[in-house]
Amino acid sequence: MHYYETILLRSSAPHLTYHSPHPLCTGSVVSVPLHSTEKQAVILQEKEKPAFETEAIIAEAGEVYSAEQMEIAKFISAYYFSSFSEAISLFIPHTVGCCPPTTPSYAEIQKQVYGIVGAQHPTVTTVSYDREGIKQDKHVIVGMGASRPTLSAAQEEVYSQLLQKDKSLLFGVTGSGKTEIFITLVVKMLEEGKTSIFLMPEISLTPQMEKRLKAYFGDAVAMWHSKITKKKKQQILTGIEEGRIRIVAGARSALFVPLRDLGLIVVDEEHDDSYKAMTRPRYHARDVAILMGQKLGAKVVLASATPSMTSYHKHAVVILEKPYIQSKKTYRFIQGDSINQEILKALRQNFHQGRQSLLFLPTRGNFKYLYCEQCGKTHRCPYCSVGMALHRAYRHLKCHYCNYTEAIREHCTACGYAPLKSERMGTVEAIEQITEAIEDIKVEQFDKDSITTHKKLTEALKRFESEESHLLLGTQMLSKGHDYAKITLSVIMGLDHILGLADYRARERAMSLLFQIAGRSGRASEAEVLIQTADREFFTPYLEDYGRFIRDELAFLEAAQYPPFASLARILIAHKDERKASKTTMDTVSRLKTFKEIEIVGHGKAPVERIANKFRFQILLRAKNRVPLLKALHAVDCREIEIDMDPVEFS
DNA sequence: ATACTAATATCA
DNA sequence: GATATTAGTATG
Repeated sequence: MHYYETILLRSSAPHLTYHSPHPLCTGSVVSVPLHSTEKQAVILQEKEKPAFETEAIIAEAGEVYSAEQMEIAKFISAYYFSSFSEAISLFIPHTVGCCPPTTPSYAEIQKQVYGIVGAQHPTVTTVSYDREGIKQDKHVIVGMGASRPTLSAAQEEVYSQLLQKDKSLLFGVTGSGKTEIFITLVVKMLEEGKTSIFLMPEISLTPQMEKRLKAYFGDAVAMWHSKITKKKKQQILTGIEEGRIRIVAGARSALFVPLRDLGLIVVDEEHDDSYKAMTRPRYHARDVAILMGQKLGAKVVLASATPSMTSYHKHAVVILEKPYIQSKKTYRFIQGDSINQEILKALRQNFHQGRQSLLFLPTRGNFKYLYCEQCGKTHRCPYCSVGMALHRAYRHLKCHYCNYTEAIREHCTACGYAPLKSERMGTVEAIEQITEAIEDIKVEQFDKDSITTHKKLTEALKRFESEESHLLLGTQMLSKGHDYAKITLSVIMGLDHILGLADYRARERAMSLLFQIAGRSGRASEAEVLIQTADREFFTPYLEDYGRFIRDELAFLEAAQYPPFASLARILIAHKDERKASKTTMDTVSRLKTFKEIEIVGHGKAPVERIANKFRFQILLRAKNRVPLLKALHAVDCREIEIDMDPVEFS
């Protein structure tokens, strides 16, 4: 009889021991009895017969986690303070819903585990395609002796540098040709019989990258994200299993697909905060990619036109210089905080010249607070203590945190004054003002409220590309991924809002946003960028040189002792009973005070005091080194608190 | 996590 | 006093 220490899935119970008549390998998923129900567990290691009575393992579920996956999951659970169960569950099983319908025999599982050593070469696929891009490749053969994109001298140089290093940060402006370099690296991997993972921040929003990857790799590349159907997922998994799919591109979760012989992980737009998971395990996909590369012996390439301070500081930087045919951009600063005559004039002029424009707003949707002129109170969600957004199209007020909805109010709840004013500009209001002021202009609303599906996205982009619409007006979404060659005017509003955020990275956020949006425009010809800010002195020195901003900002971060020169952690405490939450906070603070190498930056009510009727408190911690910070946090970790390592959000 | 149990609050 | 809600504990 064999005895195994196991760890339960979907549970934070301690390690439990079960027995089995036949040998099982570490990492295999089994079902076990607990109380009167059946649970799934992962085999950790074989043990001597324990003193207590044990129950028998019921069956093997079929899935087996590799030693490396187990190690990575252990790291994630320890570093990001989640259960091992939550961490190992990040890894996508070979079969969708494999646990537990069919129970293959032990021999079959062994075959599954050990049969993966000798991978077959990729099938030779011929793909023809029409690219609207720069290169004119006609046919591409994937596999042995695959053809590559033609690289410029600068691209070649960067490529050979990336080849030499295990991990690096590729720093290149938008349009400098990073994608061709990625593709060349992937081709190289294919030649060596290795697979690649290509991460991007939001896959459903980047059909352009999908098109380019498909053009080169055809069916050997699969797009993986949370919105694909179960059936499609199974098809991809089968494709991976059979070795037909050798490249997986997608958001965070694509990092955990079961690709064998991984040779390369590309993290595109590595500065993007959406790589940080907002639910447990609160991991940062960029950092996990580095770890995974190390453990699996795969090359890691981080890339961005606006690299994060952290990556720039920590990794070898490879710079891809601007191409010669760089279009000219002129920057102009403007005053105010709303759509004023200057903005309208510029938009009108550009429209009348038959050109296209882009306008960025920092808030999403019809995101206006209702606010009282008499007492100054904003109308807040009764459960979350955040201002409720006015959604005029649906004639209601909505809380963006808990989705609580109520009818539009006319009188102030605090003092009864009417009518209430709306404070901030939203996309819908902006569009109204613009269409009123500029006759015949067609505006494309480009935010999470109007672009709800992939279809709506492609339709909006198509209308804009065919010049059916003239102005692309939206939020954050505008800054990600797409290029719009014909845009000759970009208006960036509300940068001061971002610059004024209570966040140590407010400057970085504002600056990278400005660069990202400016980078969308004027690929083809000259372009003007209008920047609405009261702080032109801050932006001016960096407009042509993000590298300079990084160097200055790193000096600032070092002086102020923020990451990457210190480690941060945030503890969140949420409870229905405010006194209880407050007590837990104070207890945790006093326990933390006994640790000398960590600093309690602050503690108290979270900026958003209530979410879903729970009172929220937080503690912000800082330490020069992460090890003592992790030690202290492990000492105080308990059910009542949630620990967020390397936080990117502070609300 | 969750089933189970003990303790405490809520209400007629 | 019965029932609902909450807190605590062990699980192999």
